[in-house]
This record gives sequence, C-alpha cells and structure tokens, in this order.
Amino acid sequence: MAEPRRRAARETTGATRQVTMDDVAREAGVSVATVSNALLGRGRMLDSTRTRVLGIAARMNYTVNQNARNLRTARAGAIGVHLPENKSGLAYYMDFCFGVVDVAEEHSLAVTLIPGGRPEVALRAQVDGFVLVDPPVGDVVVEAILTTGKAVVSGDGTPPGLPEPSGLVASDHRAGIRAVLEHLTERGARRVALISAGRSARWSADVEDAYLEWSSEHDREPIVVGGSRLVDAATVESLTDSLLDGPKPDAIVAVPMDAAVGVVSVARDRGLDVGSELLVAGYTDSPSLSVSIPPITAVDAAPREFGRACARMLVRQLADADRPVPGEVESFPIAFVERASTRGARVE
Amino acid sequence: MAEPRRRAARETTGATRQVTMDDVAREAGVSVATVSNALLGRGRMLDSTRTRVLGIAARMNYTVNQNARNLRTARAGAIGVHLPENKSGLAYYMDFCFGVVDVAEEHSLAVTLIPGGRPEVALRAQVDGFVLVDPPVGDVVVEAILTTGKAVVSGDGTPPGLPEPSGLVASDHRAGIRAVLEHLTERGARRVALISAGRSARWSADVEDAYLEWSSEHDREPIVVGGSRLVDAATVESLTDSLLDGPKPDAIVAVPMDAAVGVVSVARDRGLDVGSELLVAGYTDSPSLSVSIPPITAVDAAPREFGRACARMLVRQLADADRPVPGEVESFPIAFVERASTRGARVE
DNA sequence: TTGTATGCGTTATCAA
DNA sequence: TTGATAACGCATACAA
Repeated sequence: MAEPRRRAARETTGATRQVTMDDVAREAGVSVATVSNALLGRGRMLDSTRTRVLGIAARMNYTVNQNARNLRTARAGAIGVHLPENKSGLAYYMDFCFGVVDVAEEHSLAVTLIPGGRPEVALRAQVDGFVLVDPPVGDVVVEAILTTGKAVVSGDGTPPGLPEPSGLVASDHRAGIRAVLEHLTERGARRVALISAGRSARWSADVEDAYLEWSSEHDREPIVVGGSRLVDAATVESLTDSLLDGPKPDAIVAVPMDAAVGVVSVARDRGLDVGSELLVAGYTDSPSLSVSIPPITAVDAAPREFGRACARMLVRQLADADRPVPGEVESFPIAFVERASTRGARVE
Repeated sequence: MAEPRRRAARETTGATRQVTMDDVAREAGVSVATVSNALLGRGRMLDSTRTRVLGIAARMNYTVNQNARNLRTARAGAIGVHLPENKSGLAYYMDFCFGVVDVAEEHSLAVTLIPGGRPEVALRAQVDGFVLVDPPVGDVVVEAILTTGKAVVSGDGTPPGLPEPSGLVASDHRAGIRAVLEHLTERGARRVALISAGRSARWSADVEDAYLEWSSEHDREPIVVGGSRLVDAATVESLTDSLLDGPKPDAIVAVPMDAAVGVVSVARDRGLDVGSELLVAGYTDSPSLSVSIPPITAVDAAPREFGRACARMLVRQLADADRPVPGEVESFPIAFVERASTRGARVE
C-alpha cells in the first residue's frame, strides 16, 4: 500500500532515489537484517551469502544513509573542529584541519567547523566530540567546548582553569626549539636571540621556557624581546633594530608566525649577509618562509600529521564508549627544515 | 512497554539524554505534532499555544535532532566545500571556508570538507550541494563534484569542458588588477611589469588579460614574466633579476601568492628603495605581505565575505527546490589595501 | 543461518 | 485548532 505511493511520489521529481538496504535486500532475495549484518560484518551467516550481498550492494552503488544510521545508533556522526582566530596562523590550521578530515573520512565521520565568537553554537553542535588546536587563553568557545562533557582532544595544551580535555596530543615544542638552538650553535652562532611569541599560548610559553633553560645550561646570556603572537611589520622592524643596535647577536630565532621574514628584511637592509653574518630561523614553518630570500630555516610542525594524530585519538576514545577516560596524553614529534638562512660558514 | 525500557537503558549510562519533542510535548501537554508545527512556524494554532510551546522548548534546552530531521526530510543537511590543494593559498581558502560556515550555520547546515585526490569521496559525500573556490584545471575532485548533478556554486569560474555549475560567484579580478595599475600610475609609475601566475586558473588568466588590455589602452609596452601559481624563492629571485636587469620597470606587480615578498627582498638587495624608486604590489593579500618590510600593497579579495556570498547563493538554490536552475551568475567586488610599498613620491 | 518486528526523533497527512 | 499515526533508512533483539 505504502509502497506504490512512495514510488509514485519519487518518480515525479527528477532526482534519482538513493539506493537503500531494502533495494539491495530485494535484489539479493534476503532480508534487510541480513544485508545490514553483511555490510557491518556482524552476525553469523554463510560466507557465500555475505559475499553475494556485498557484491550486489556494490554493483547497485549502495551507500549507507548516514542520517539514518546515526539516528538509529544515537550518534551525531560528526566531530567538531575549533581553530584559533589567529589570522596569521591560518595556513597551519588549515593543514591541521585536513589532517582531521583524513582520519574522520576513514571512519565515516563528518567534520564540522566550529566558528569562533559564539559559544552557543559550540554548545548546540551535533557532534560526538571535538578536536581543538592551540586553544588560546580566554577563548570563550574553547571554554564552552570543554564544558560540554563530550570527548575533547586538544592539539597542544588547554588553558588552565578549565575542565581538562579527555585527550591531549602535545607537540614537543621544547625539543623543537632546542633542535633549532643546537643547529645554530653547530653553525657557529654564539649569541642567539629570541623574538618571543609570548606566553598567551601554551606552546609559545614552552618555547620561551626551553630557550631560557637551554641558555642557562649552556652558559649563554638569554636575549629575549617581543611577546605577542601577532606582529606587524613595524613591530618586527623595531624589535630587530633593538637587537641589532645592542651587543649584536649572531643569530635570531623569530617565533611569531612569519616574523622571520621581517627580520631578514631588516638585516639585509643593514648590509648583513643573512646566512653567514647573521643566522635567522623562524619557528613554525609557513610558505612565506620558503619564499623569502634567502629561504628561512624553521621547525616543521607537520600540521597535517598533527591533525591526524589528534583525530585518531578522538576516534579511539569515541569507540571506547564510556570507559573512564583518563586524560590520555600523547607526544608528537616535530621535524626541522634547514634552509639557506642558517647555512653558516661563519668564522669568529 | 518500550518506554520504561528505554529510560532504564539510558539511565545506566552517564550521558544526559538529549531532550526530544516527546519531552517537550509531554511537558506542554500537547502532541508532538503541535510541538513540531510550533517550532517550524507552520500550521494554524493559537498564538498562545505557540508561544507557550516555544517557551517550554527553550526552557528545556530543546534542540532539534538534525539526523532525525534530515532523515525525515530526505536531505543530507550539509554542504560540501572543496578547496584547491595549492599550499600557498591556504590562508585565503581557510578564510573563505569560514565564510561558508557563517551562512551554513545560519541555516542549520553542516559544512563538510571534501579533501582532494579521491574523487570517490566526493561522489559519495552526503551533502545537499557543493561550494568550490578557484577550481583548478584538471582537478579530478572538481570534475567529480560537477558531475554529481547536485547544486554546485563556484567561487570563480570552473574549468572548461566540464558540466557548468548551477551558480557562479565571480570576483571581479579584471577590475582588481586595473585598480592596482591605476594606483601605480597615479603614484608615478610609467613602466609596470607583471609577474604572472599563469593561465591555469581562471582568475589568474583574467588578471593577465586585463593587464594586457590596460597596457594597450594606455599605450604602454606590456612586460610579463613568470606563469606559475606556485613559486619558490629561487624562481622569484630569477624573475625579479630578469626584470631589473633589462630596461628597468619602475613598478612590479607580483601575482603569485606571497611572491611580492621575494621581489621586495631582491630589490632592496640591489639598493633600490622600495616604495619610491621601485613600487611593488602583490595581488592577493596575505599576512606575510603586511609583515614584510616595507608592507606591501595588495588587492584584498575579502575571502570570508566571498565565501559567504557563495554559500548564500547555494542555500538559495537549495531552497528553490527543483526550479530549473539557470546557471546563475553574480559578481563580487574586490577591495584594495594600500601600503608603504607603493607610497610613491617618485619623481622622473 | 536467516527473517520479523520495533524504535531512533522528525515531519506530514490525515481525521477529529 | 489540535492529535494520532505513518513513514524516513537503518540496527538489533528475538523468533524461526
């Protein structure tokens, strides 16, 4: 009764109706339950039945209706990703995001971008869990996300004073900056200055701390200027000037995104040969560092792989149902891209 | 019978059950149908009933279960966004993406990122329509998307030889480059060279064409070098050298993303004062242009607003059901950011 | 080993 | 003006 009516209704629209389990079941001469079980690899059934059903489903171009499946299994079928508003880091975060998409896709999960500014959007988002990256102090959306009670995996530490995330994937920024410092030393640098990105994000605080530790370990006088994650040209210029006007460092590590580009400009302007007279390294790699002249050495935070790692942890937690999640922590290694700006060949 | 069982099952898990229409209906003493109608603003009912139901729903923190709604209304409840793989444009595309998210959110639509490389993912994506941006020639995923038969709005033109998208929002790049050229002329430039991004994307071909037109209109000899959207430092360097070694231009417009940074480096290296002796402009704005020294003038393509415009058109098309969509076209204006690299004060 | 039947939360079609 | 009730496509407990 209902059958012909439905058919008729569909026929009128031009859209080709999606193939459903019913269709597959009818074609295969089995019940929907069997189709479902075959597809999910559940239940016991003749191997011949299973392969036959699978074959027919594939041939008919069947795809599961995620909305129906999610409704039935009481899941949202999506994970939310929240990125910092920080304009100058967008390329990095975009890559991160696609890393999340990579593994979400493998698990038939959609990725929903959670915009900044309106916490209520995050609270109502129909997602099974969240992935954060570089959650900034004072971000209201981050706070909302952490109070939902849903699973949250954070790429790098969350601000203090908020509920802990259920998972943490921490880039080893301390190791990253140390690698840069070792490299510079090896290339002849004796006085390495740091243009810091401040302490407002966990990672940049870590970088600063590790720099200070390293300096004292190696009996070097630390030289730190700056302290903001976002810098404009004028700021970079004056910071660099202040460094080069004082007792001149022979290497500068510029942590704020793309700041190293400005440092190089100023140095060259002063007639310094960047790469030999003055070594310059950025921290987080970005396309403009490789396009600068000379190309600038930087740490490669491997954002896409980082996103993958975060998403993998979240997916694992979601699968592990309501097992008491114990603030899982995982460390993520970061690599190093050597370019001409630290080629060295410096002689004292 | 089923009722107590469900309750019991839920109680055992710690998760607080989502409030459903049933709950609201029970609380309000009406039927689910009435709740649904009240929420959707449909059907005729006493205003008093409607406001009462709405109030109760709000108080109970009711949110519609999108999966159930989508299942019932036979929609996917999401729109897919596909971005070019082009690494160096990521910041721009990210912004674009958030523009799409902005308007999707207003319409309770999720945004699904469609990764590159695997067309089958695009074909099976459960989305009601797609938004593309700068679709590159030869992108297999773009091709797949355009052949799904679903609504597709493209931000800037799609490659020839493929099905036309149902909608097109076109940035007026011809006007953009002309604005740059007028500006440079006004600041004293007489010989303006172009480092082109080639013809592989519609927009960059438009830019090149408009430059040539403008040159002939103003009786200027066109000077065009380059032709690739992605450039590394060495390429930029050699292109700039070739320009500055010949009959010297007094202004250079560098179209590939961030290439202007390299141009400035080379010019300064040669002792040229960028901003007076040589004017330099980028095309698409990016953070590294504003951080360069001197900061570089560029066209501001307003990516977020651009994304909004595309998404708005798509949402409109989706609402207009199966009305014959007539390859809608809309023009999108682009703005202009003047910075020190073209300050001028040049005297012949 | 397979099929039947039920419900997930909504919307839509009736009837009241 | 409102209320029962039947789908939507799928997963699953239970019967066969």
